[in-house]
Amino acid sequence: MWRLRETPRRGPKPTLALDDIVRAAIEIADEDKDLAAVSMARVAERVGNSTMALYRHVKSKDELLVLMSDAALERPEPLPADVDWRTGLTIWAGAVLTAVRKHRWYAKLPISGPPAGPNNLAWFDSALGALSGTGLPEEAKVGIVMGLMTYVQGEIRMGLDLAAGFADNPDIFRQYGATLARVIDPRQLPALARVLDAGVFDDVGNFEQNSDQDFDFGLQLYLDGVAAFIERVS
Amino acid sequence: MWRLRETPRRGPKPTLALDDIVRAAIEIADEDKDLAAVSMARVAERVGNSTMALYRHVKSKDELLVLMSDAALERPEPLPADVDWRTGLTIWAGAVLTAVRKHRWYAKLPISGPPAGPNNLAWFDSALGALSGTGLPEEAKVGIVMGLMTYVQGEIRMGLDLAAGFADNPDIFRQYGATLARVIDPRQLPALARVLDAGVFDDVGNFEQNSDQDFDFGLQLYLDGVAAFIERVS
DNA sequence: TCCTCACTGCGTATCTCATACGCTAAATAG
DNA sequence: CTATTTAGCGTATGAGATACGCAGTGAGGA
Repeated sequence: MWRLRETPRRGPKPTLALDDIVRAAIEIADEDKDLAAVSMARVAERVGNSTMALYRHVKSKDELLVLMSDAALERPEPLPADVDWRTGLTIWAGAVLTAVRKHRWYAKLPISGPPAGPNNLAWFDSALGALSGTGLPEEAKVGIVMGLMTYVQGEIRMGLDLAAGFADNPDIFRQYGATLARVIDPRQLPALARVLDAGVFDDVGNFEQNSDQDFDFGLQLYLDGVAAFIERVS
Repeated sequence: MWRLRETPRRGPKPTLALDDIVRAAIEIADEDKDLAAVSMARVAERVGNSTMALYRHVKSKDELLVLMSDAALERPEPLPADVDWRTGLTIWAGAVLTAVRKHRWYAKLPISGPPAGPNNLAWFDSALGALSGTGLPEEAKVGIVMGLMTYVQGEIRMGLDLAAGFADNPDIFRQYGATLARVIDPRQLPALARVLDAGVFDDVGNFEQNSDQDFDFGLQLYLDGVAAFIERVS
């Protein structure tokens, strides 16, 4: 991942590069829109080598998945320099979603550890940079950005997968409200029954749009909190 | 999931109940602390039936996983009736984490769709109930709770998995800051370099505690935003 | 110049899994 | 009493990850 491998002196030149493997794996997942389509055999076929040759570059399939998770995020666009922190973070959050939405399988990746790949760290840096004008202590910046990442990560996991589900079978979502109404006992779940009565789930037709609106609503609430925090501290 | 099956008249009595299957699967995952340990064969063995017998009760392993994801969340404790919305939601979020932490594999589950199982809905209702005294329109309550769920979901995905990784190999985390410092170019990632300089990542020793603090910090920011919103609307 | 050995690619084999198919036996409706 | 529905299961298949060891390569050292 960090290309730390000291150049080996002896032996045949590798005909295969790690980057090619990872790229091939990503292409397969993209084409099939399915992480399960990525098998070692298929990746090997795509790069034109045997299955076992891959294991000279990757310890296991899990390691390949980790590499994919970093490589799938391209480098972030630099944020415009002249915007305030709030605009910056809003743009940032949108950019993350845009980047991840190019790879629907992203949400299905098992999580590995703290943000560690070069691309992940670049995004981390980008978000921190948006806060550089605030004069907050570094620790507070990290806390704010971690919270934001947590929220975005949740959206990736829930929203992205829901969108995939919706694309597969929109009817289930259209009937969501009606189905719930049939199943729910208003005495046991009164608050939810009230929501259903108010018809909040009746219009789930334009799903993507709704999802984006919900995301933005929550995001702005969070940023309101951040604004109040900055006010309080300074 | 909803026990909608109309009682069948003919045929031998089932010796096996869906609940037992799901419970067995959860126990296996708990004992091995590993979702991958759940194989159809192993579940079958545990309930004392053959592998294929399970398929009379679940259509596929994926369906079993969905059932596990609902069953693993027990019913929420009812929130104390006399607390304000903010305390209620704080308790709620902590309770979700506590419930999920009993099953570390939870974060690894593939996501299936909108909250649909009975237990999931009960949690949904519980959070909505915390907002019932605010007089907000139902739609706003849903938006607020969805945002909160998104944040909590993100914490489950990131925090829970990190905690598992930390338990496996604390040293990697202890060296996190030092490792980053070695790998990062301050000219390319200046904001991150500044954070490292400030030593924010130097003391990751007490990981669980840190993680909880970060979660709470972000949560309170979000709730500050909600408070401002309620103020603005009423 | 030639030998050595670290290193790459790969063929084969093994082991684990999910699951399709079809048979048998149970129990109830008519 | 018989037809029909349904539960459990044995067998088989096919996919997939990966351990193991062989064979060829080519730079460093003699």
